[in-house]
Amino acid sequence: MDYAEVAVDAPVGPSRTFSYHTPDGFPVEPGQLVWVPFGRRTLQGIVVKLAASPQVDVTRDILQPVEPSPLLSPLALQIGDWISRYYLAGLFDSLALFLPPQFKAHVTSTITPGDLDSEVPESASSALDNLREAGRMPEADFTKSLGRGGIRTVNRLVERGTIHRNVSLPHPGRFQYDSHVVPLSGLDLETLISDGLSERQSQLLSAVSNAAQRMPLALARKEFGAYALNALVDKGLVGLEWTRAGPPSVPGLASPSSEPTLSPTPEQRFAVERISAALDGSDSRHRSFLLHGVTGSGKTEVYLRAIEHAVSLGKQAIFLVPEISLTPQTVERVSARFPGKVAVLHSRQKPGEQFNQWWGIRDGRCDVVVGPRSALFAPLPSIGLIIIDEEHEATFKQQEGNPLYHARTVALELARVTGAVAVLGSATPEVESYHMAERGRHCLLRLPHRISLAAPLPKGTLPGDAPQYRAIPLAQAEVCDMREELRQGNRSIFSRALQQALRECVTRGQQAILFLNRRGNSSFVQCRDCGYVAVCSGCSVALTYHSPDGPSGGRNAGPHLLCHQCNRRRRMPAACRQCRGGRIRQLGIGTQRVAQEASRLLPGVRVDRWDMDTSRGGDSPHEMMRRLASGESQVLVGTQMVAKGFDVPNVTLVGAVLADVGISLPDFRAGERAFGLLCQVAGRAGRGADPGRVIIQTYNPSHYAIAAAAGQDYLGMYRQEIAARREQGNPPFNRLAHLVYQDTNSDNCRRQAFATADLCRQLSSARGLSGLEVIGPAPGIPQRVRGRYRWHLTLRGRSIHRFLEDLTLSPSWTVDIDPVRLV
DNA sequence: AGCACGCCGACT
DNA sequence: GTCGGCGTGCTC
Repeated sequence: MDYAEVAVDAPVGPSRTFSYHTPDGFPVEPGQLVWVPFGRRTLQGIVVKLAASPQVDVTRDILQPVEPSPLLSPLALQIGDWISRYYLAGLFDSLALFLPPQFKAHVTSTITPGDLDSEVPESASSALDNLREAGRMPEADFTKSLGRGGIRTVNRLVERGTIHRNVSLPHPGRFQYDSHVVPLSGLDLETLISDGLSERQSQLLSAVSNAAQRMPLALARKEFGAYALNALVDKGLVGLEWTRAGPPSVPGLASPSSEPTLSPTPEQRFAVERISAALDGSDSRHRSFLLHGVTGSGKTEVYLRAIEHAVSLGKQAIFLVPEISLTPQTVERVSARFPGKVAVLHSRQKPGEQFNQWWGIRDGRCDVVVGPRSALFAPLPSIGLIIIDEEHEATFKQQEGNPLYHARTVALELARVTGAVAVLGSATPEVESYHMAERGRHCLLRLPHRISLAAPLPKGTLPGDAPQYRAIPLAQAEVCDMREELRQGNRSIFSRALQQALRECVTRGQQAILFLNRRGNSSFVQCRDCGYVAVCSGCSVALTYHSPDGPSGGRNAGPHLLCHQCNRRRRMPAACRQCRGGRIRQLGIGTQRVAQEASRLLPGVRVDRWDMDTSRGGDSPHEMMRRLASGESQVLVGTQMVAKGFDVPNVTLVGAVLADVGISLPDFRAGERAFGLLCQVAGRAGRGADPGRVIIQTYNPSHYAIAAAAGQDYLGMYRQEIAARREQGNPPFNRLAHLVYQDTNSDNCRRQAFATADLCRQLSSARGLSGLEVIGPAPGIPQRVRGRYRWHLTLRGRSIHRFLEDLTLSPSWTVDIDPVRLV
């Protein structure tokens, strides 16, 4: 086995590896991260397997390991390869998902002067003068100072010996250590102390020798000074010991549960029993479950008990949440239930902490890993259970970068390969998931009742009975036809019903949430005379009006227009750009406008606003939630973030100000998504003792998604949706691949899109794949993002993969398998 | 990514 | 006639 197949960090096709010779100096093992020469460069690679013979005649040697021990397990290698093939992504990128944080790196090099007096191109003379002065500079800086085409010049100068390149292979992802001072055994203290040690040295030595526990290095330095310490170390009287730092416990969460242990409802008990039976192998019919439970039906309790069972079998669990910051309660409950055994993966953690967590997980110190989709790649020794909470959330799909994977899809493959059990949970499962459950691919578990501790006791309950969950009704939802309001002369953004409900709500001292899926003040700005609409110059989306009273108003006072795609901002124009007229007006509504109108309607009432604009700079979600819970503020206006993140018991009124937003996007999932969002917001109402009220305002009251959301009728929506999917041939009845071409040149972009579409059609008919449809090409929405035009193309059929296997596309194309967004 | 190879327009 | 544009393909 003198050769290794290596996945190299270069943009090559799916599953492709390169053969390298294994040098004698160090052992090479599968799963190892190594440095390899590749063309003229040195790149990272992952050893996939060892082989007796190479793929080609001439091979080069692996240079050195990045980390001697293999970082990827055989399981990681297997799943990574599967991801590479399924998502048509590079093997290195797919495997790199499993690497510990901060391990991916590129070579760094510095430039030092060589024979500077040799003949050099004029263009390089000033850069060389700088180098002569500095003596040494990073290659990146040197290249930059040469201007365009600098890399070429640098290489030529290196070849001629004018300058030298000093390559260093960085060792990333440093271990974090706890360091201690320890006595070296077998020494006679008495004699040593008298033997020419300074007073401080003697004190330190006896302190170290007599301490009950090992003395932290920092403490020794602080108490006795670095000088005394070093002296003792030099004399060999004490040693320094490093141990790899353990995973830090999550601050404030490691305390034992204060939550009362409640007896589960019959539905919960049934769900737990079924999952447990699958876990311990007594029921092998199902390895995956879909837990369909309305908001507040106690899904988390089912997850927790299932995890307990997995842990009792010596296995670990992965608990995927859509986003840590939006699910603090869930994270808290898991941490409280398994104190000290939970690793919470968080993108805002410091690299060192992430790294320690990774090692803690790998060392088997964790029973549960909670995190976003990346938690799937945590190096647990024995995965028994994978939970995907809010499985319908689009955040589980990687939307940019490589590979464009869906965490749910990968989780199911991971479960299949390891024999683990997967539990998908949602109040509004994705239509595809529910369909799989109907077809028997998942076992469907239902939690149809909303439960609460705060609800009135059922009749016949004796005081002193164990606390029990009790069913409470779902909030009543009313649909309000805004066309009718207009006909009746109400031009306000609030219907009369919502106005009245808001007044009553605040008078009773209760809280209300107003939801609108659009930021800013109005959707766009238009000239009343010529119809001109202000559009972002870099993207082709309408700019959104933001008035200066927002929290970010300080620096950039004055009304302005903001691009919600690229975030570029510009002053609100006084006159129309096209006709120079002054009748330029805001149209449509956004959260900012809703907040203003609400304040006007309810004088003296504190109205908070929470969306991407306010959450960035201003108050934290915690603060907003605290204010709402304490009654300090009574109305909260927000985008979909309020639908997901907020759980405040005293909210009794929820208004969806305009449910139509987003419902008519050219995406077949728009209706389903609107339904899910409306159900979620509606679920914010009446979580406590008081019954909630939900008002849905719309210009489109007969739309199935809105009607179904009003009745919280998931099955009604599902039946409509699945019928439409079957008719149109959309998933789950076919698979999709979304192809996007991006180019700064609009003509070329368009041409390429049409040429590729033609190619696909020819290829499809030539190969007799009658079931493969080529949809498009069409301009993307928005058509231009950050100065790059976008055209897209959708492939639909049953054997997308077989078709794509022999379709070679230029690198300007991105291929998205199972896309969640089609615009 | 970066480089070599290769095939068409404006210059000595 | 050649210098150089960047399209295409390869790197073990």
